[in-house]
Amino acid sequence: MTEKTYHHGDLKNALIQAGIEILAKEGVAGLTLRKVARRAGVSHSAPYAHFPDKQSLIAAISTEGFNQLYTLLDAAILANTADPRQQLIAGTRAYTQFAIDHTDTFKIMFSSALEKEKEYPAFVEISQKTFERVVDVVRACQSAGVIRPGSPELLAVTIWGQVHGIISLALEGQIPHLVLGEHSIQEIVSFALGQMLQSQ
Amino acid sequence: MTEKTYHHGDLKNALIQAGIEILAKEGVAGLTLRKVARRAGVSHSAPYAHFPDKQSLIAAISTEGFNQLYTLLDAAILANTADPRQQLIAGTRAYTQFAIDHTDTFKIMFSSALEKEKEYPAFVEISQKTFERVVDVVRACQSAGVIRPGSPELLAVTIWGQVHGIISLALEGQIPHLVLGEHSIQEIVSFALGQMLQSQ
DNA sequence: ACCTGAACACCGTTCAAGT
DNA sequence: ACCTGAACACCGTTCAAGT
Repeated sequence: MTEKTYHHGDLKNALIQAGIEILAKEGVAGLTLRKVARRAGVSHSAPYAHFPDKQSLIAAISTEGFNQLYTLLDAAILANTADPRQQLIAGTRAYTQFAIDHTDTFKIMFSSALEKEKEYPAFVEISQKTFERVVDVVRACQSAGVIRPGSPELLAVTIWGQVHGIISLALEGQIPHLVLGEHSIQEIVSFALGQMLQSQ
Repeated sequence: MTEKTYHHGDLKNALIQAGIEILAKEGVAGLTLRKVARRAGVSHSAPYAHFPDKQSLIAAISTEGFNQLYTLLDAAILANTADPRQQLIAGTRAYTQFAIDHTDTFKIMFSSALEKEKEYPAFVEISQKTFERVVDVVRACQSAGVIRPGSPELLAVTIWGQVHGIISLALEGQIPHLVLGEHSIQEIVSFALGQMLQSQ
């Protein structure tokens, strides 16, 4: 069967993977179209056969990152179907761990590096799907009396925002040593989440 | 008296101002050392007499942004000395409004654009000073029974993180239309803050 | 001390050309 | 359809030179 045309059967995905690897090793500032092409073993103009511009590659990398995040989140939620409160706690832990393990992918997913995310349907879709998953858990928590009544979407934004904000501040080195010296990021996030849940 | 040597008496500050203006007009992606120099009316290598590299200019711009933010925050707090709860609400509103009014300055202050913030003492100082101001208000709220007892630093991280996270998600277009269609950012932040305060 | 202009390595993007 | 290589405009940074 057709082994490979030039270098890959699927250069598009090879480029996305190369991008994620560069992100992990050299950070956001090191992510260059030409480097990505080099790492994938093609000329610097080859990527343009698959992505109209650098923004599009970043969108594809972010989308892949969101897919991984969704998978982890979903697994954490499914592992705790008996207890909505535990679903929220485990989901939050998974989200936080993803940010710690894939710092620069996380940063690029939520950084202004991607300027017009609305132009990338796959990105919008998985990001909405992820949010919906959070809303589901919030609803379950409300039914169980763990979260107060009210718009589950608004409450989800509130909870997601808090978790996301603490992680962001931590990744940017904005959390004072006084606090980070005594608590891990996971502990701080967990403490914050605890505050939002009904105490009984 | 010495009017000006070449172009300015103070090219350093002129460059910082030019940077902030470019940020406001062209966004983070448009911020280029060469553009900053052009706007300040000097050659593209002139900035190197005042900043060792682009990172340093970004640090200076971020520091200036933090100074402005601190001023607004401080004013909001001082305008409500009688009521700690109102201090927190007004401070949060000022923080949020700064992010809305100076989106790209805000982004660069907290984005990974500044990679080694610890290397810039002025930046670290004003950022710590800002955090301390929040801690002060949290303490006052605790004394007034508006915030539960516990480490004021940890609680400050929690509150700041939530406000910061909601703003960040909003600026990145990550808050679903379903929610943003019904509430302004100020309303969402205000709702979230209300959740964190004791209801009496 | 402060600024200029040429130079270098690197980048994103385009395009004619090859298979 | 997929890829290459030359070309262009732009960038960050360096450095010898000017005042």
